[in-house]
Amino acid sequence: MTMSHTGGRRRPPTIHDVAREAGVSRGTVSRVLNGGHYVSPAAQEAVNAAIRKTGYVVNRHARSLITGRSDSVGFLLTEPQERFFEDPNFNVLLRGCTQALAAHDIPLLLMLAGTEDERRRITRYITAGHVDGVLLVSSHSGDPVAQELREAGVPLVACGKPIGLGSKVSYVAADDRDGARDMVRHLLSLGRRRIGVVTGPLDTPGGVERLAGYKEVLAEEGLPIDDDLVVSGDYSRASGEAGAERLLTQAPDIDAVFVASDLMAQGVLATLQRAGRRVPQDVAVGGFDDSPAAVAASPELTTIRQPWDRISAEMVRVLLAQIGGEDPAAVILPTELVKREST
Amino acid sequence: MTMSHTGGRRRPPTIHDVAREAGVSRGTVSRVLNGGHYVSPAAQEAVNAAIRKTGYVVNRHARSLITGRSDSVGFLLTEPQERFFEDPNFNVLLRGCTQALAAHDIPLLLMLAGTEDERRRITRYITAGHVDGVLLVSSHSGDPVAQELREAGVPLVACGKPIGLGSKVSYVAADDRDGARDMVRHLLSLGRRRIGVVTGPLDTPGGVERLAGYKEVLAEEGLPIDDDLVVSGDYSRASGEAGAERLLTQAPDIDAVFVASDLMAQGVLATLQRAGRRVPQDVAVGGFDDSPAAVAASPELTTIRQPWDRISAEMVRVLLAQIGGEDPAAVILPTELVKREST
DNA sequence: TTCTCTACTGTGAACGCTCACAGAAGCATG
DNA sequence: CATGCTTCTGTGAGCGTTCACAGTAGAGAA
Repeated sequence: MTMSHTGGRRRPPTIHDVAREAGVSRGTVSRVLNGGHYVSPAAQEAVNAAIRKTGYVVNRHARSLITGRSDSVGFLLTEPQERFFEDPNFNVLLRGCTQALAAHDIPLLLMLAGTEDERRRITRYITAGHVDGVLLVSSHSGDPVAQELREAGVPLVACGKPIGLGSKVSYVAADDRDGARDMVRHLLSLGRRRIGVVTGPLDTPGGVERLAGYKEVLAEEGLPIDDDLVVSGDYSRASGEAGAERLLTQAPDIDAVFVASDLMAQGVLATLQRAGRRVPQDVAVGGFDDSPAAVAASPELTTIRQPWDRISAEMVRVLLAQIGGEDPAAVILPTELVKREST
Repeated sequence: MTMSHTGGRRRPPTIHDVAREAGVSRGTVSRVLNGGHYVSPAAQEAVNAAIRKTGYVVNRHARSLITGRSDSVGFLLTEPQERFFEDPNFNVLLRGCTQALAAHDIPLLLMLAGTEDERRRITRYITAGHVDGVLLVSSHSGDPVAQELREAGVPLVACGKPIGLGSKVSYVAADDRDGARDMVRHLLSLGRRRIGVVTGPLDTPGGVERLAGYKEVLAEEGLPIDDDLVVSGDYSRASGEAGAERLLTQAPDIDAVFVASDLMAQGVLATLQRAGRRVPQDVAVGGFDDSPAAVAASPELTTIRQPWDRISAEMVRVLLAQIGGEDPAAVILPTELVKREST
């Protein structure tokens, strides 16, 4: 392994150097670099050898300049970041996307658009073509950035179904409703009949769908849907605590709670324990997400696993397809019940 | 606000378009773009107006091609990612760096080098000049990537003092030793005398320094340093549980534990509670990091705050300085004791 | 033979920018 | 009037790549 550029920063080899070394022209080297069609086996081999010998790496700037592509994608957060960064799911998603993209040799640019100023700057950056597409993580409706990007024709894939955008935007989401149904059925199967629910924010599809699943199952079982059993939260731990308190006063006889996120469920557990209710003996608690928070809780949470690894993989797949010219697509992935100590 | 490129994807305006619109030459526009030296006020104004009117955004690829800079930096994780992604500190650091860079209009590329393969690919990518510098997050010693990057002359700033690399590499770190000293002194001030410690991994500077602080204070107070009081962990929650179990068998009379990370402290709390010890009445527990895990724990953790916002800001500052040609530098930032329920 | 088709190769001409340089204009100095 | 200096401006070249096009050579068909 002889490296020609030992120490210091030498001018890196260009496609010319490779061509000279291999005894072919730039064109041929370029063809090898881009799939190797219309290249003779001999030339192919010579070029590859020359690349190894010179330590050549393509200059992406030069390539991007002429192709118009940037061969990079943005990972865009348009909300106050605390929300996401304290959410363990977010981590998993970010990692999954980075890895899925790495497999295609595409770097991920992390973009935070918390303030109005940042939003403007980033919108400019993106619409200027500095990324080929955007993975959008934003749950709330009426996101102006998403709207603008869509109108500018930037390939876009959202995580979770975006509300308020036309149907022409791709998204990948877990089957929230079905997951909620599984959890509520699970609680029923344990003999629980007074099942409270702490919903997510109801201006997000996840919040709405999980509540809908809860109501559906109760209705199917012929159980009444008591308004006192329904309180809403915002996915944060604090709102879980507050929600549980409201539940305990409105419906002190509850024997189970379905909580629309693990983080909120942590809060629910804390409140229940403070109130002297044992989990799961007195009150069973079911979470949602199967985030690291689920095993960090005590007792460990029974929860609904969102297939984050598949979600990120699909987001990348759909985005790349769209960059490649395909039409937008929606992908819904199944969830899974994970039983632990809290039920 | 009239946008010339409404809908669809039109060819974006170039520096030529701006020059024509402003009635000047490319050179003048370029000068305005790069600080505006040697440009008359009249030309300055005309160019700015033309930029606004055309909606011009500089093509970074073209610029990078000639300048050799990429105007982007990498955020590199060289360890098995689970470790970091489950660590709430990591989030804060990543966000801080992204924002600090955004202020300079520099995008952050997230790079995960978990496997050997990825390591190779990413090293190539970086040494090919696709980023101007690297923010390195890797605690363990003997990291081959860091070594290679250093040798290739890539500007580099580590988070936490890297072991094993020459002293010529920049880093930014919290004052681990001093933080540990604060915590142990705090526990002593509460009247505790049998203070156990769960250390971090001892091949990391943080692990070593925090233990050193613990020992120093005990020595200063004339207290014996009992080997039974010292167990080591790896910063994970599970290792906190295991560590607490060992402590309870080796030294059942402990009345306090200093735990080198909040995540481990969560595990310690769980084990103590299972063993019937009340926190803080029977055993006081002090964590380290002041991560979100600290308030997620019950009781909420007394801990040592690492100034992550300042750490990220300093990392970016030092990296940019180094990219600008300055010499490497080390920055140590003070920590702060945060009192909560567990002591 | 001659023509066509396929597989392969080399060569300018971009892509949009910055940089070095040349030059102009204004003003003071010799 | 020449000379120098400073401030400002325009121009050509070139960064490293891909793309379109023009070839070449060999095989098969007419």
